[in-house]
Amino acid sequence: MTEAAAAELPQDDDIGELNAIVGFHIRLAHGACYRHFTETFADLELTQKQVSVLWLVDDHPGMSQIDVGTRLQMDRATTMTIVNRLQARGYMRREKSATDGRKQALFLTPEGLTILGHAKDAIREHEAWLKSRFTQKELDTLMELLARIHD
Amino acid sequence: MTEAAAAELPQDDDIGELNAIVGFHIRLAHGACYRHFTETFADLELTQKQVSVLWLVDDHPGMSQIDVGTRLQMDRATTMTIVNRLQARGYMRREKSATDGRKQALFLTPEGLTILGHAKDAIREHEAWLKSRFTQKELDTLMELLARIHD
DNA sequence: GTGCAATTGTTAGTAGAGCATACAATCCCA
DNA sequence: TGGGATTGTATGCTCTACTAACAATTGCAC
Repeated sequence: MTEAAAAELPQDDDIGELNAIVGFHIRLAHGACYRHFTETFADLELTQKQVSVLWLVDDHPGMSQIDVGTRLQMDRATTMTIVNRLQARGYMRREKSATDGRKQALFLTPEGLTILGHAKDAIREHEAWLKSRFTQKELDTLMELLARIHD
Repeated sequence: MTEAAAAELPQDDDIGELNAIVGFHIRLAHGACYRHFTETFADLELTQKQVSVLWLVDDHPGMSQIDVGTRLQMDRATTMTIVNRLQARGYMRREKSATDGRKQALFLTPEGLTILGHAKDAIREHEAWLKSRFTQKELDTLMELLARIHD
């Protein structure tokens, strides 16, 4: 079969050598996850990052922006824009840290707590979609392997 | 320890319940990959998507944009912007398909072939960084599990 | 064969995420 | 006490992704 003929008879999943690239599979998996997440959260109008920040600040009231960024692997500027957005929507407030004047202590507002509750429901749904294709043992393996990449 | 005290004594990797969320680990792993990729490709000024498209079109000369998008899981509009960029930089050309007037056949220019060669070198470096933390068996497992998410 | 629906490419607009840079306030340590 | 480091902030840029609308083309139903 000539190359031209091959181009005329495509198989949707034929990505050739790219299939052997680990990073490529990580990117595709992330994309699939991202799309499903966005659908699941369409009503709440929250992104993955926004939920992560709400969740983390709820777990650690009063934490600083730099802390949030470090734990979620974002730089200061990116963290800023996310906190700004959450604050503008009334889900979060900043308060000058009592112990370190450079820091802003972050807290959820009551509205933030409410939306986080809804978000956790949606997360459960999203995670169920993701987990449905794995056994618990496979999930443990997957998370352990992924952790080696981002740690 | 009070919550306030906890906030004052943060452990960088303490992300609480978030740690149990599969999607969260996928996102962090993707982010780590993305950052290393960007560093590795700083000289070439190519993104993951751009390299994927170059690679795919080199494998399948004359393929259509919709095909590229389908295989890389991008919509038409996103594919457009990436092809536009690659074409503007002289790495790719469009040609009206002989068999379907709606389609554009995509081809690499000689410059595109050259840069793809450099890109593949950089990919090898990037993949080596990624693979260094796994055995071959673990890599096979990881790719198989990731494929279940994006297929 | 003709007409209508689907496909493909294109354009324009919006939004989020990420990064670099610069600056001010604050903190910490020598 | 002074200088370097840390933290937050502001600005601007790029890339990715999505929607909606439109035109050209194709292919199927009739």
